[in-house]
Amino acid sequence: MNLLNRTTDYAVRALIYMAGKAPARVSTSDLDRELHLPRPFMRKTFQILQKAGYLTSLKGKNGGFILQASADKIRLVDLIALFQGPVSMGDCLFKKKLCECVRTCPLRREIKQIETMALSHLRGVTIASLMKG
Amino acid sequence: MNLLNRTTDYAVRALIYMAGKAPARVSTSDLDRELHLPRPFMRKTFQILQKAGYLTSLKGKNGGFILQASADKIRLVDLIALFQGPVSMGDCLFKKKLCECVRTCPLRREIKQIETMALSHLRGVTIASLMKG
DNA sequence: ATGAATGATACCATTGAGGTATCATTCGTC
DNA sequence: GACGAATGATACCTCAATGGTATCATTCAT
Ligand code: FES
Ligand code: FES
Repeated sequence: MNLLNRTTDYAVRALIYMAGKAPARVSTSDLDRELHLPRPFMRKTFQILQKAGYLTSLKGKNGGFILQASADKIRLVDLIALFQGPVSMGDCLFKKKLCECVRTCPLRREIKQIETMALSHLRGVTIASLMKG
Repeated sequence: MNLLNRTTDYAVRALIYMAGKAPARVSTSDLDRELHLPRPFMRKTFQILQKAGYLTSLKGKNGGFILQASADKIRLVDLIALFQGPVSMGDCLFKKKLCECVRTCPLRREIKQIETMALSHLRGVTIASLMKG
């Protein structure tokens, strides 16, 4: 049960790296060379980050990506949501079939509490805070 | 990102049901009839619970399972560990290859904190506490 | 004897994650 | 202008885990 999947993890590393170099442009080849993040995979990942507004892209030779958001505005929780869907650890597994008790179910209630704690902690984690750490 | 998978969820429901009926014997057919937990699946699940000591089994006609542990001793966190592996949300995804920094990595540190909070909360959740809830 | 139950195990199907490949397009450089 | 290096878009592939089923032997109450 991992909180981050590989894509999110890669993205975090790449963004930390880029924040350290900002506002330089960084290509996926650079990432492959410097961080050993596999280029084809990162191309896909970076397109998602670009569409989400974290990066701008430049095509052509010497192209690449430029970090658009400031490091303290890039929250880990948003990256997780982007690549893995919103953090929600207590979805009822009897989806709408047998059970309508999502609000009252004691099991869900406990899990919701954990989720809330996790979320409030997560919201404080940004690329900037990870660089300082 | 669900904290519980279906097997764990089924197991929790079944155990709550059994705790309510204890010390009656309950068969997987009963569970299918009463809770709509699919019998073949629960057979497998209950064998695991039995081997782990939560249940004893009786073969033959009118056979079934008897709850062995008391409801307040059955902790959710242990059921999760049993069916999904130990709760550990911050395993490094560069397993031993590129990175030796598990101890110092700021990302892992944050996640470890969340994990610790979640675990301490989870340890308080038992079948008994879920019944009261 | 029969039927209902578990023990043990093998099997199956679907899904998602991780990763690759392809083709078109853009753009700097020679 | 040709070439190479980069992204845009998208399709594809592979593998493992999850959820679920099936089978056969065994046990036991009736
Ligand atoms: S059973 Fe669906 S939320 Fe409790
Ligand atoms: S990169 Fe492995 S723990 Fe930080």
